[in-house]
Amino acid sequence: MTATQRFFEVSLPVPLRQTFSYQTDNQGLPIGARVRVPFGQRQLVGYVVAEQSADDLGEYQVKEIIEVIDQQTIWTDDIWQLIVWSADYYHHSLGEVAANALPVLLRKGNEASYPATEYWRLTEAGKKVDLEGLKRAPKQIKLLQTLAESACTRSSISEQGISRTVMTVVADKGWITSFTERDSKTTSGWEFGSANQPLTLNKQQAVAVTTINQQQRYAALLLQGVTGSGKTEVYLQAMTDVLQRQQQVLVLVPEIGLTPQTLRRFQQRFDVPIVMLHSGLSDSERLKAWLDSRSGKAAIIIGTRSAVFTPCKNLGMIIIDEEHDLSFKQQDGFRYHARDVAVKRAQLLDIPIVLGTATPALETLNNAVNSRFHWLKLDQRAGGAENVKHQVLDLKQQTIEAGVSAPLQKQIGSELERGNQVLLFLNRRGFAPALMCHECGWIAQCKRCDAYYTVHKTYHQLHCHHCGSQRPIAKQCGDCGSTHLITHGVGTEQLEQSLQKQFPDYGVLRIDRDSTRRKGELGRQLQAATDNRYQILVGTQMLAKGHHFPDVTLVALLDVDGALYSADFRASERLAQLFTQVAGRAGRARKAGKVVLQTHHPEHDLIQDLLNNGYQDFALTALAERQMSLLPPFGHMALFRAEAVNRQHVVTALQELAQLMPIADGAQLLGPMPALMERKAGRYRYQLTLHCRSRKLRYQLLEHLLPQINELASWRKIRWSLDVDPQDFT
DNA sequence: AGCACGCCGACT
DNA sequence: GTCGGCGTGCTC
Repeated sequence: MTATQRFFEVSLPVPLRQTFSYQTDNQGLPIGARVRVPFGQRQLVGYVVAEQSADDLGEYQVKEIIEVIDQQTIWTDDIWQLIVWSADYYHHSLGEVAANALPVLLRKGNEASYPATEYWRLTEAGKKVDLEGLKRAPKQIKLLQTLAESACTRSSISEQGISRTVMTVVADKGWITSFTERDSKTTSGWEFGSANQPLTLNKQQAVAVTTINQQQRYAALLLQGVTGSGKTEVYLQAMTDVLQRQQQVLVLVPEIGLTPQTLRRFQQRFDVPIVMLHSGLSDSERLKAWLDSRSGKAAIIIGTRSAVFTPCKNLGMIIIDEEHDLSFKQQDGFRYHARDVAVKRAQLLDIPIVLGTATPALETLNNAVNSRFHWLKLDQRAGGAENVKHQVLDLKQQTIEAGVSAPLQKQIGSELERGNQVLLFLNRRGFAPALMCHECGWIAQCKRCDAYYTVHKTYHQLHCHHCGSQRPIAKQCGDCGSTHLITHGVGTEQLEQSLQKQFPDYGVLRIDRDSTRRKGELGRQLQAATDNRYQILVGTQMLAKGHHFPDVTLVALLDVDGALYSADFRASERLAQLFTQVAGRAGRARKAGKVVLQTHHPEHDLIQDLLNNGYQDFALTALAERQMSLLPPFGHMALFRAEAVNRQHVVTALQELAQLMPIADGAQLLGPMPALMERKAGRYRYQLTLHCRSRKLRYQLLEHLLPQINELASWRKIRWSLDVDPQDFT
């Protein structure tokens, strides 16, 4: 080895909470640089964490770095700090956090420059094609016309509804050809331009905009606005100042809320470059958006959860829309909460962050109550939309047809006659949640889970919604052999069928995960609903998020009983949010709206409080209850989840960890206890809950426990993960 | 997490 | 006789 060898600690994208040492004669390795290194039998892209001296090395053989990918850092300072902070806060492998923060191409070690893109253009022959002669091939005409205007990428062509096969046919005729080009990286910066006049604000909106604009440094602002109160207009006007200062704005939206309408709203207002980061992008499109953001070429960056880690050259403000939305919390691997990470980022950059919602999460509301966040309220519905009426329908002793009680059916009928739309929520996909023997009561059960099979008539199958297993619909009882099998309960499929039968003159549209499986289908169905092509809309929760259906005047939650007596302490918060959100769907335009709740427990406190006093009152009551029992946000939780095929392995591992827990004042360890579904996909699942009075104590205890897990032989037999600030206990 | 090594059941 | 099932151990 030469004298110029240097040693570096490298963090790798493996779930091991440790770094590995490598050597290189390369002189300039910045912190955060990506390196390709040998690791066991494979090669990985790792991240340089620190330089180290030869004395700090252990007894192992130090391998050579194969390739230094980045001579200069690819991160902005705040993003690297954010990654280090996140790995620490969530007690997660830094290498995995860093990998999560990058577009796939960079994760794989591609250079951080614009990828060459394949474009399609007309050939000379293509320019001369007589379109008249192609009358019977409208898609081909459309393709030729599109390319006549400018060269396009494959994905922008398919967005126009032109399929791959059409392209192949036309290419084979020699009319179009592809070429690759590296996008220019020269231009950066933009001129501020507003494309459209801002709307006139009401007083509350004006106060909100002024307050946001006054913030020169870090500040978190909860913008609590009922649906239709004009939150978006407040965002837009608050952004104007920032954009005029040539600073960028990062907008985080829920997974399903990222609609073309959202984008259009921003584009119509601002004549500045906007990039979108969402699941529909190809790897190279994602890299381009990331580069545009980092170089400052993009003024507005709109994206879902992972966009919180997008580097920006000069970020001036962060906005989180629908901050209460669960999709901001990643539910596997690196289980971060994008809202919390975003707040940290705003602190690091010393810039304001706006959290908008009609139904703040209790964590956020508490921050507003104790003045850590500014609290801005919009409680007037803009545009004079009338307030929404509520009704609770007691299901006890009612005639019920496919989940719809007689009084509700009557109301649906009268709304339809007036030319209005109705929206029915049922949180169960499929035809029926169970298949039962009429003779002996046997129920078809998934062999791998503690769950019943759901009957899907459209697929002629039984599906397990927990492990995905499928089988033909049983013809015979598994116990007594009787062929008299009946379905039990109601799912969206059945509801759709039944409503179609009851109201044959009206169109019924079902929107759930089954009906929207094909790409782009959700968008098409939402559009069909908005255009009033269907009058009865049936759907699961996915229909509750931020869509405007101007003709909907009646919204019904068909079955809310599940949330009233749930083992999950957050179930009531979620029901209250769902109720308030869907109430916002009713009567948004000029028409008065109504929300109906069907339940067997009309007297339940939660329902009464919510209906009589509204979300905020409910939420403040719920906060007080959480304070009494020291639940979040008054206590801080961490959840060890563990699973294995062998039940005893899981229990033993968690028990052994529990014994290592020091006795600490203000901390409590609960479990091991079985997960809500003890067996799923053939594996037993248990959890251990750590409950602490302070974040600091939780941090210390986890730092104490985690290194010991590596020493426990029992933990090698199980699959496990740690969830800091768990949102979901399933 | 991968990937290799290692030891037991149904098949070319 | 082998292919491949997943238990166990290791990765600078």
